Amino acid sequence: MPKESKRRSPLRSGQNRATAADVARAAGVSVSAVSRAFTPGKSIAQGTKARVLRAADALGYQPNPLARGLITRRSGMVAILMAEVSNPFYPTVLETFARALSAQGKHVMLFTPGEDEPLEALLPRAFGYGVEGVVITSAKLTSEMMSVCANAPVPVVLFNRTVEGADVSAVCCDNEAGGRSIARFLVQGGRRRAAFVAGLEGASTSLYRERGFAAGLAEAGLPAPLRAQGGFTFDGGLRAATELLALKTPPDAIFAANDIMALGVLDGLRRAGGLRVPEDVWVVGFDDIAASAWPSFDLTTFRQPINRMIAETLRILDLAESGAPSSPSTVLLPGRLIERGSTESAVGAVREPF
Amino acid sequence: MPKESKRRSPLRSGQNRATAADVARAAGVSVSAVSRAFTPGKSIAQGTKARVLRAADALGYQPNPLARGLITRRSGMVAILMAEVSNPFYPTVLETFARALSAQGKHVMLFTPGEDEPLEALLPRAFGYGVEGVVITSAKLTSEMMSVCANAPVPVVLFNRTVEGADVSAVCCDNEAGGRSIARFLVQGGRRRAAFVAGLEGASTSLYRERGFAAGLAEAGLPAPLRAQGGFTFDGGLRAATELLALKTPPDAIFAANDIMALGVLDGLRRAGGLRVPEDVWVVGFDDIAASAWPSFDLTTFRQPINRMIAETLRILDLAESGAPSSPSTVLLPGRLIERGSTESAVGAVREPF
DNA sequence: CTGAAAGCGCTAACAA
DNA sequence: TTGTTAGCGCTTTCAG
Repeated sequence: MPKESKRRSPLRSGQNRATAADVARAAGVSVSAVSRAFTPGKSIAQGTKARVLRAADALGYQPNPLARGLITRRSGMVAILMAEVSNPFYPTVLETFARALSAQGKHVMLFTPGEDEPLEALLPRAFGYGVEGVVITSAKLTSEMMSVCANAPVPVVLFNRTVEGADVSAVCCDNEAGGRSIARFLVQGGRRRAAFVAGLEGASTSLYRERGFAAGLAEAGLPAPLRAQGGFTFDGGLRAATELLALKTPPDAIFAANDIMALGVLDGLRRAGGLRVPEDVWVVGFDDIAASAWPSFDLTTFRQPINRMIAETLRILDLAESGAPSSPSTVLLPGRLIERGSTESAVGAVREPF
Repeated sequence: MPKESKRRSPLRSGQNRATAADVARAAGVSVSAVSRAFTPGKSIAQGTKARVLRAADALGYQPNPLARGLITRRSGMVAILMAEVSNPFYPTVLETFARALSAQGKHVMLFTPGEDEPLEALLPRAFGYGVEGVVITSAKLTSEMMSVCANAPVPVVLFNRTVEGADVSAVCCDNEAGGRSIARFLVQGGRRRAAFVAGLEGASTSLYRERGFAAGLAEAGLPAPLRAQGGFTFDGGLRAATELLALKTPPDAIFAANDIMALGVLDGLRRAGGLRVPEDVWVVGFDDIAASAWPSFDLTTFRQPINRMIAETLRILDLAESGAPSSPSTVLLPGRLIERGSTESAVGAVREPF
């Protein structure tokens, strides 16, 4: 008679999950066989596998990811570092990531930096959890951060930002091209005096969008845009609009580095009165968040290809998994201008009245 | 001479983290001493602890949460099940949770149900990760779900929703009281013909807000509110407004079960023209999301006490940690009406013009 | 293809 | 207060 296990009974559903040993016993095989049955690509006979899987199913067994992760150093989680939750663009990104990863049986571990907590302190924590990859969407990127990323034990991807010369992969909308195409659009619409509302200084997104925008204007022989500071927030956009209106000669077009600021600009203009949108001033944003399509705003904007960006990010994360650690790559994806009522079509087409 | 460790060198920073054994060796103590030094409330001499901590610091040692979790069944993570990311209320909640937990050295594991993935399938997965608690913010709650929750191995808290008779803790704004106080506010303002825009049928939030609202109207001798369906989305609110306007006698006040729908209602009214806000129709929402304060909307709404709600949730989660598994409790927190331009003050006070 | 045994890094009895 | 001894549940050599 086998010696009685002094463990709890194996089927107190919920309370105590079945273990590999339980399944092995039930299927009449060894625990290694159970392990193999649950690891794709391991050599195991069809019959054995089937038997194990059936027993596992009966017991409601699922491999414990913690125990597995302890050995394989892959816990089935991907870390996402996200700070700017107030910008609606990011929750959407987060959700899309979560769903996509869920489909691969993986999970999102969310890291939000505290008030004055240095971002780079979060990474080691994430590594400690055996995350299989890290996605960083935070705007503030220090050089310490980059060096931590550079020799991380798992792939790290900067999402929606780039860092020149850093040894880290990045996936980004082509911000410079976006800025340039917005400039062209404005020029084509006869705008002569453009303004740019910047986000946070030092954020690559704001920087490149501005660079492309200025370049596009210059190509058309126009001067550099007027400039205001918006800090990537609605209120910042509101204030920026006020500032720009206070100018002796206000702009006839305003491009804000992201949508949330552009909405603030619209509200600022509206509140101030005087200038009408789009008759007197055009307003353009960047991102295409949900609120931009709301009738009250009807904001022309440059849509980021979120889905493709996320797909690319996952590809980079997976890649390292299935091969040698490839060298860091930067992927630039094209976005596209979405024309709405905050600008007039260059051909003077009739728009749906509001 | 001690036998040579055949492990990798203990200080290949980043690549191979130091283990408790490394620290023990460096500090000249046993691994258990190291463990004790890192577990609050364990009996260990001051001097030993200090020595361990110093050695740990020098090696950059942090206990591996996976290994620890394997034994203690507490991996330092809290699962959050969240579906409605399109409602800006939830990202805010998520961020606040993440920060609060981070301050306790814990982390958020995010679970977002896929398209037609049953929510109850996510819970066992979360348990498998040794999460120390589960917060559920999803609107759709099946009874299977509730039974899984009821005998979960860790505390489960329903956030911003309740389920009658279920054996699960819940933290919620007092929705019924909120609905009632909105009704009173409208009545006091001379509104006679109110409408309610419902969210998803079956969602407790919508249900209780409506119940309180109807009760409040009844107390004032007014009939039950007109009713439209908004599905908790902006577009739903937009459509609801259109429907209500098409009535022979349109309402003179509209209460939408959440802000995002209320904003849709405002835009719907604006687009349709005819009725002015607040002169002809008052509009009130529920939540107080950021966009409600934007000048374009300036929505009167009922503010949920997010911070207190989260604090309460954490308290319930912690409670179970430090004691016997207490019986499930439901916490109802009071919210408060935020008056803005989409309604007129009952006393006819002058408002900031828009 | 399969099982036995070793051990991932840590905590939890148990003695000392 | 300490160290020793078992394991948590799993994957992984290594023989067979």
